[in-house]
Amino acid sequence: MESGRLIFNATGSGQMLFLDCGAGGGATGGLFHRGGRPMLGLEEGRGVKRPFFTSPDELLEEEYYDEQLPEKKRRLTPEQVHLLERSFEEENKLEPERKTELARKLGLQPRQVAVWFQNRRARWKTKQLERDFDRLKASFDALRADHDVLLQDNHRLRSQVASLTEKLQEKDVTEGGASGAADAAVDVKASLAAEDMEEPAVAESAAFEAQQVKSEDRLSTGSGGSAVVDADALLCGGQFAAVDSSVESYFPGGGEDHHYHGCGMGGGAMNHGVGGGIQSDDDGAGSDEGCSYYPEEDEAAAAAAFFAGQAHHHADDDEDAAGQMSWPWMWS
DNA sequence: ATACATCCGCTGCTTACATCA
DNA sequence: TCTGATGTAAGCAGCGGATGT
Repeated sequence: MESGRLIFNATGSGQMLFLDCGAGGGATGGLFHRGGRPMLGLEEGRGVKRPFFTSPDELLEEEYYDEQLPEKKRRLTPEQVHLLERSFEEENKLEPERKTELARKLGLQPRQVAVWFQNRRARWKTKQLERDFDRLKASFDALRADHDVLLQDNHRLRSQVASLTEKLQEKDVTEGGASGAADAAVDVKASLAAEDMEEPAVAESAAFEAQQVKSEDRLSTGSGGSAVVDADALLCGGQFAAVDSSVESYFPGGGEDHHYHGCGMGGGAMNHGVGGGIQSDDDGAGSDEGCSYYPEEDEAAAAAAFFAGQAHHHADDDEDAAGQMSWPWMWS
């Protein structure tokens, strides 16, 4: 609560009455919305209009704080924002001493500095989530494309097997006898071996398919299996290594505090459990560009879990829907 | 040592104002 | 000039940690 001002719920519906008891002489009042902004400013009658911002010297006069009235919101000047941004880059947390010092330098109230830092952290977090999402989406798209290629390989190889099997049967009918069949089997094996030599991806494809079958089995059984495809399956072929593990990310993990490297967000743990909390290490410098909010060690798993949800969603029509992947907001 | 109350700062959400296309 | 979108300052509730009793 700001000093010298009493605010109370006057209507019971979120509107608040304020009564300014400042030293400037004479209480003033007004009607607030829930948000605290004045709806009916009665202070106009005072006849004295002060600028919302003033010089640091003026702010050092303690009584000035008390005289502050709920004026219209004013934007911070570019210079003030610049200094606040620089300070934020150095350290995104605000110790009381630093807050006071910044307020003095900027000609703001300490409360304004604190609010600016709170809002700035929230903006940073939002941007970080957007960046993380874009990055994960790109990784997923790449993985999906690789998957499609493997499916095509799989289809091609299946048709080859069918063709060779047909040949084998023809040969068996034509020549008759066990020895002929054995020779034909050798031919098929040789053909497949030659194919393997040409395209090493075949073995990989087979492994992928096996994994896929495993996953689908588990998805279809319900009991005992995870509701999502496990990370191993998604990580097949090291695809998710493509999720740049060198970049920070925002996924909260397991309720633990995590570090967010290289974000220019100096140390100091958030003491709030909700939303994970921002914590940084000491090597941070510069802007928060390219940084993420979730810890390296959790990122691949988080990405896997996130997109596994989609894999699960599409497990039934996986092949038919190849190339038509949708996103969670499309599932409804 | 433990329980409780209080203070303080934080996050998340929200609102109203400022600005711009 | 009006309007809708967007960004921002600041309010509130609720939570958790620190501190005093």
